[in-house]
Amino acid sequence: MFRQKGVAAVVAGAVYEAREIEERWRRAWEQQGKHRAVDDAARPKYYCLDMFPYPSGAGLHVGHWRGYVLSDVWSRYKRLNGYEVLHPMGWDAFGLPAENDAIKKGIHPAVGTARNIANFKTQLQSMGAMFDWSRELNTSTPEYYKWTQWIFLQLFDMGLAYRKEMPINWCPSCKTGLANEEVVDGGCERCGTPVTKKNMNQWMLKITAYADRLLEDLDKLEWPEKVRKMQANWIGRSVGARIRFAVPALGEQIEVFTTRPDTLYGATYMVLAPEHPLVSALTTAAQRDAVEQYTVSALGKSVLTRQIQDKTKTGVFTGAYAKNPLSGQDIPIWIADYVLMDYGTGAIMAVPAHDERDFEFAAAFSLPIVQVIAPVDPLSGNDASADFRTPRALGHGGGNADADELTQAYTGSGALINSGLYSGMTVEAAKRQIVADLALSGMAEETVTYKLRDWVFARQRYWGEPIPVVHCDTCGIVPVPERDLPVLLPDVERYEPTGTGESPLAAIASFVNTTCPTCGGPARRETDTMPQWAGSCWYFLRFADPHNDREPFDRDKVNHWLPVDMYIGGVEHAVLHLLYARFFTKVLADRGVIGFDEPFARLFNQGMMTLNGAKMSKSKGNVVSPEDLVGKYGTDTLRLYEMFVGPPEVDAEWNPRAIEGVHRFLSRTYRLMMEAAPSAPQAESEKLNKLRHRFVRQVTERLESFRFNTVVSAFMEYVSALRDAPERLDRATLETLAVCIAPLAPHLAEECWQALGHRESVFDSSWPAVDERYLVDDTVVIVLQINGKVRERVSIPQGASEDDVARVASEHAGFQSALGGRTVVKQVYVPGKLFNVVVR
RNA sequence: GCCGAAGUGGUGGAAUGGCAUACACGACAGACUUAAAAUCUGUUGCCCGUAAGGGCUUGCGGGUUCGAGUCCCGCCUUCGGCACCA
Repeated sequence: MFRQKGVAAVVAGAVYEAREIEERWRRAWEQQGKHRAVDDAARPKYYCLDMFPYPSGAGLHVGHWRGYVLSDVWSRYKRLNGYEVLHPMGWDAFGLPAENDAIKKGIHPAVGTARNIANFKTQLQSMGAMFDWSRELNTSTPEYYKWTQWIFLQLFDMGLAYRKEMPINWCPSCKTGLANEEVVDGGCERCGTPVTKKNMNQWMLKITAYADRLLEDLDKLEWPEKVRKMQANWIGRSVGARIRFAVPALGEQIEVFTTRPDTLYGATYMVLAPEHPLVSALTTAAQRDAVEQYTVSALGKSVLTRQIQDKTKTGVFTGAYAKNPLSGQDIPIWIADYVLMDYGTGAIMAVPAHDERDFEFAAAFSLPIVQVIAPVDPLSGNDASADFRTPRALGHGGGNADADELTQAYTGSGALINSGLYSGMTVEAAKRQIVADLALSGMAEETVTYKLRDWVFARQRYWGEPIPVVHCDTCGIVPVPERDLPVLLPDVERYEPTGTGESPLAAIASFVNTTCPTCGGPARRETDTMPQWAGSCWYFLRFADPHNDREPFDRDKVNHWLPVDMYIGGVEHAVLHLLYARFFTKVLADRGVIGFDEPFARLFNQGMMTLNGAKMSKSKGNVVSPEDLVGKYGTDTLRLYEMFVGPPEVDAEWNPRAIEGVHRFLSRTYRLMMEAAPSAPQAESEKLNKLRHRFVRQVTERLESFRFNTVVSAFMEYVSALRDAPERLDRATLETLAVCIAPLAPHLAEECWQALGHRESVFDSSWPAVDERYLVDDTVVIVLQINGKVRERVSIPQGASEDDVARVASEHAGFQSALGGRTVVKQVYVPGKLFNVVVR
């Protein structure tokens, strides 16, 4: 099948031998180092990055290709537009799947990972992308993770890495702690196993210290609105107040967080999370059994049942009372698992009249409900609260509106009632005033709370970066000095997770036992490793200077290439990798290591590829592998199909037959080119110039706006038009076609470029400019409408006036008969488009 | 429950408020062929009609406009995210 065929030998009826063409050009590009990004090039830089893959054993399928094709088309387009493009690739190689796979198959994760990487690399190379392989990196190599550990030490030194004993998310199947972000629907992000809570002393990163900046700086980013919203929601900034309630009987105070201090008069009871530290002290003897029983059962529930599945309200009275700081009333203190220990202060003031959850709870336990906000119709100023009450008056209140029973919590705005001095104030004014008044006696202050929690940064697993600290009985926690990095992950026989809360490294005496860098005494190494996300938090920086062994990267190089101009990947990382990477970048910026504080200026999320409506995955058995398709049609066909399948940001169903159409198009293009190139005249024709400049404008616009599916149809239409053109195709026409198709089908484009007599690469040419002169026509076809309905089409001179057009219409027999002599009420003329007559 | 996205032919989809259904797949018909494949040409939204022609059509119902797939209001459906966050 492999026929050596020189370009010059190609004659009419040429067969498009994609495989042969593609292999030849791939070799040529590699030999010429065509894709190497030059650090000090004169051209402006452009950094186009893919979310680097985790090299799984399953290999890549056509869904993975989609994003990589997209970024490659964009990179090549940018290159043709005069940029020095950095388009690197590497491997996110630490992580659980490799380790689990290793345990199952008895192959060391380093070995399995190396094998997978080799496979991935072959696959990616077959794509013909302009990856700069000289910058390839692997997060699991000591050369790389040395600097991941170095960054950890910076965090530690800045007080952003700390150890804490607290209940964290625990996956019983993966036998490791998890970050909040890794819990999806109450299950482990990796394996879906319901997550439990486990009290552990481990490493945390203080990402909450950056909550405000992570939120505010979202505005600086050219990211999909959806992802910015997801991050904003995840950070969950909430402005409110801390208010302290006295418990006079015990001389204690309970602090709550609320966003509704205006409803304080309506706080008729309090609720503490079952884990709240004051629970035991508050509980009276009579209630102790019930409280303890409830606490045990609440803590025994999985996250899934407690927070997601079962929202019926349960709780127990502690027997204690607190004093409402405004009304002075004694209000009962309950515990209930609808209050979460790790948000706010773990305690709330319950205002059943104006909070849905409190309302439900009060209804379930017959607690008093006092309405303190009356809805006000913003237009009339009238009390509209009747809408929120039952129409019937209830026994105890008679006709008195204030005593009518609420059927649901009223959470809207309005004016205060039943609130002493504050009655009559608006919600907004009362929020400020009440906090300000309580602040005078130190009972409250304004505050901000976040949903975002600090990042649980330790994993009790083997295959990750060892956390570079030692524990010394004398000196406490001591960071490993920079000169001793990397702390090597020991090569061991057994790496099964222990499940005890300790990593397998704890069992390796030679690793654990060390000396304290400070006092020289005996010490123990930290045995937890970093989570999988650690390496990906800064790899985009390392690509700027990937082989530096003296520092994580050269400062000038990183400041030259970064921020990433275009970052392409799946939306599944919206609040994981993308949030973590932003956090690391800000920390390093604060540390003075880099000169920018956002890593990714622009983000694009490609849609996933589905087969039979489901996301492709090997476990579901619905993957389409690129190898067969590349073998049958060639890489350029598959690349083009990945573009043509639909809008790039939308999920697309794989259609095995539609790829034929794309291949037919490339074959036609190839034949057209090979037949026309040898004898293409220099002289240009007006008609072909018009076609050409219109085409370039269209393709450029569509590329710029990321409408790649319509870019492909523009090519199809253009090539059809060229095939139908009676005149011989001139050089400019053919060269433009070759250059424009180069980002999409680079191999075919090189082949055509050569056939046109060029010795240098098509990528050393430049994207064609549009000459506006060719975009205007002497005559234009406009439609004649009656009441907005198209009746006739007429050709008129460019720039004709409304009167001209009206005359043409009045002389048009067909149009006049359609008009049928009806009275013309109005006429509308849109130059170059239409003439609409409104009749009665 | 809250937030967001999307509903257009048999299918994937196209369309700065201005000719709805580009481009492609599929289907049908034809050319070439002994035949098939490949290639090429034509037809192809729905309904009525032999035809000429006419009517209808962008999830549903209203509205704004000379004109709405596109803008506004109210629904329905599907998908994604968050979810007892005080």
